[in-house]
Amino acid sequence: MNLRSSPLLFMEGRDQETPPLPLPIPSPPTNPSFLFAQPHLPSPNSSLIFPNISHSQPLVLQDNLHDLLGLLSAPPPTPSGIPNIAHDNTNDQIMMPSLETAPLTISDNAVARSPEEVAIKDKIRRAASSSSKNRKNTVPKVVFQTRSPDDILDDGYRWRKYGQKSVKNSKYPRSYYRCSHHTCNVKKQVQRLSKDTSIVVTTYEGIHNHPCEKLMETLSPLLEQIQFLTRPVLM
DNA sequence: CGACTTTGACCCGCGC
DNA sequence: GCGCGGGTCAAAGTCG
Repeated sequence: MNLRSSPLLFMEGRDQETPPLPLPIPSPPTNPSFLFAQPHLPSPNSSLIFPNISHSQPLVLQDNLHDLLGLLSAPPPTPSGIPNIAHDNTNDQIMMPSLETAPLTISDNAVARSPEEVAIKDKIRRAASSSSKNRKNTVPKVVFQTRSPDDILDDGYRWRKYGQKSVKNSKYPRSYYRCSHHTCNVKKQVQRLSKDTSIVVTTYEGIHNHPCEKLMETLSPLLEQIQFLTRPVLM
C-alpha cells in the first residue's frame, strides 16, 4: 500500500468568494483508521486512485471502514461531505489528509489518459476561465476518482438523481445527482471511465449546509449510551 | 404515498 | 446563425 502517493484530485472554483473547502486540518492524522472513517468513503471493496494508476497500488478500503473506534477517533465530518482536504493557495494544490503530500498540481502539460480525463481537464479549464470573469457565480468543485465496482458510492449523504446523459467518446453515461436535503444545493456527477471501467469519477459541486445524516445515525445511539453511562447515579 | 429513478425534451454556451 | 455537447427539467414509472 503506497500511502505516500497522492490521490488523483482536482479542485475547481478556488480563490472565490464562495466558502472555501473545509480546511485545513490541524495536524496530519496519525491514526490509520482516519481514512476509513470518513463518512463519504465508499464500500469496503472500493479504493482511492492514485495519480499513477498503473504503477501505484490502490488503497483498498478494508472492513475497518466502519470500525466505530475509527469513526470516533476521526476528525468531524466536513460540511461538504468530501474529504478533509488541505488546500495550498500558493501553489494551487490540494492534499489528501493521511497521505503524506506529493500533491497533484493541475497542469496543462499533463498527459490525459482518456477522453473522460480530457473532458474533465477541459471542464476545469473552462470553469477556471469563466470564474475569472465572474467570480461570484462559482462554487467549489472537487473531482476525484475511486476504484469501485459500484457506481453509487455511499458518502453518507442522500442524493436524488435528476439526470443522466451519454457522454461523447465514452460508452458510459454520466449521472447527475442533487443532495436530497431540502435546503442543500450540493450536486455531484458520477461517471465511469471507459478506459478503465473499474474507475468511477465523482465530481462534487458545492458545500453541504447540514450534517451528514448517516454519521448522525451512527453516532446518536452511541451518544445516548454515553449520556446514560455518565449520568449521575443516586445512591 | 412519498421518495426516488428514468428518460426524452429543452436550454444554453461554445466553436465553427 | 447553426450544430453540437453538456446540464437541467419534468412527467411518468418504480419501489418500499
